[in-house]
Amino acid sequence: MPSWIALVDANNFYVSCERVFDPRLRDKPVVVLSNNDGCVVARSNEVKALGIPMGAPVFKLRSQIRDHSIQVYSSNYTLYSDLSRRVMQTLEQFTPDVEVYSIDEAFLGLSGDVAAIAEQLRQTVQQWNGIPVSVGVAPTKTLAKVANHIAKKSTGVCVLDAPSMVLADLPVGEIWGIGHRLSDRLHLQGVETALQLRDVELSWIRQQIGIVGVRLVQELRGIPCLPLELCPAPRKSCCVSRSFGRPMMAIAELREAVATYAARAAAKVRRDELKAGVVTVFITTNRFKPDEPQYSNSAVVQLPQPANDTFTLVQTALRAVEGLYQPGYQYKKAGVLLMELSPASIVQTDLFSNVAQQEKRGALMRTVDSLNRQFGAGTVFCASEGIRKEWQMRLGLKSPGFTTRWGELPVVE
DNA sequence: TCTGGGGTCCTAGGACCC
DNA sequence: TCTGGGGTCCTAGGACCC
Repeated sequence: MPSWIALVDANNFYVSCERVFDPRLRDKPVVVLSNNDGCVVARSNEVKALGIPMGAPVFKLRSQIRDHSIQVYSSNYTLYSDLSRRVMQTLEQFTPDVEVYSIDEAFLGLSGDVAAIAEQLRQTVQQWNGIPVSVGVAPTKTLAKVANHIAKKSTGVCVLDAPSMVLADLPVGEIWGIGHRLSDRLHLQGVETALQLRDVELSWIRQQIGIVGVRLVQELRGIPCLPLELCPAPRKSCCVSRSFGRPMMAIAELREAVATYAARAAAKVRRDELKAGVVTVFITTNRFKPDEPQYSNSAVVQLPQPANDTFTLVQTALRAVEGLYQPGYQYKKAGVLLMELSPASIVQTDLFSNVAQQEKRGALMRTVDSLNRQFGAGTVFCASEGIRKEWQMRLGLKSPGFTTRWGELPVVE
């Protein structure tokens, strides 16, 4: 009967992943950049010590990168996802009650000698996967987050059973679920610490920030309101969007990008055994350049029947982008959203549907997916996605696909 | 500060119905 | 011209998370 919740959170996860396959990076300052090499999304402790904040735009850091020999990497999500999966499998050795919360975090239900178990978890993940993690244990998820915060700053493990002193030292804005807007509002009302928030009247918080606030306060009091989600609800939407490596003016390039994103989204929903009922496409200019003419627009298309095959979704998205396109603008970003997702197993037909053709197409998609899984993404694709993709985002500093591409396996000499 | 992509949940307000 | 109450559904926008 688990009565404790542990939050296992990897330390500097993306940086730690890079270090697994390049031990020379240990003890050196390392950052990993966002898509398009725009800003910093992961920092090693050495970089944090230099005072470089999360989200810092990389072009502003040129001199610091040079002066401190910071090692800079583009995001290698294929690598990070693969290592994440392995870490989660390790956690499942300890308990079946694992909620994978994000790529680098999981909530676990625990009971018994939780301090000992937490320490064992930490050591095992380090040993089996080479990833350092911190473990925070408490009666609720919100308090487990707080405990993890402390664990990260100390020995890597923290069990929090009487948290008053800790909460008194915690600024309200650092609580999980309080962003900068709510933080500002609470400050205006004189609530500055987590302890003060814990001890407010429920009716007051209900009126201030609604039901979400009530749950949060209860969680701080040790009363669980956010249960472990052991069977995650199927997702409701799927979005693939990217900024381009450079602005684009021509419809031809925009078509390639949108086709690429639609194909990628289609593969994602097929992997999750879902189909989409609605396709939304959006395009936009660079809103950070207010001097340039701005245009952004989106189109929503209801499909006659839910679909997940690349051809249907790419064709739909292409028709949509042709309707949206206005010449004369410098486009910077586009995206494809698949919505009204439903289980692929439910087959809906109407008078005009060609069941035999749908089945053939399903078989073709399974083959395409299996080839792309085996030989790497992009092995088989639609011609409309383009071949050279000169508009593609910059990822100039990406490490190899150490664990997912045969040609990029690490070589021990 | 202007920097990425991908999600979720909640609320308010409008349209519409009886 | 003003006057009631109650309900549902949908959408847009706000807020948060990693």
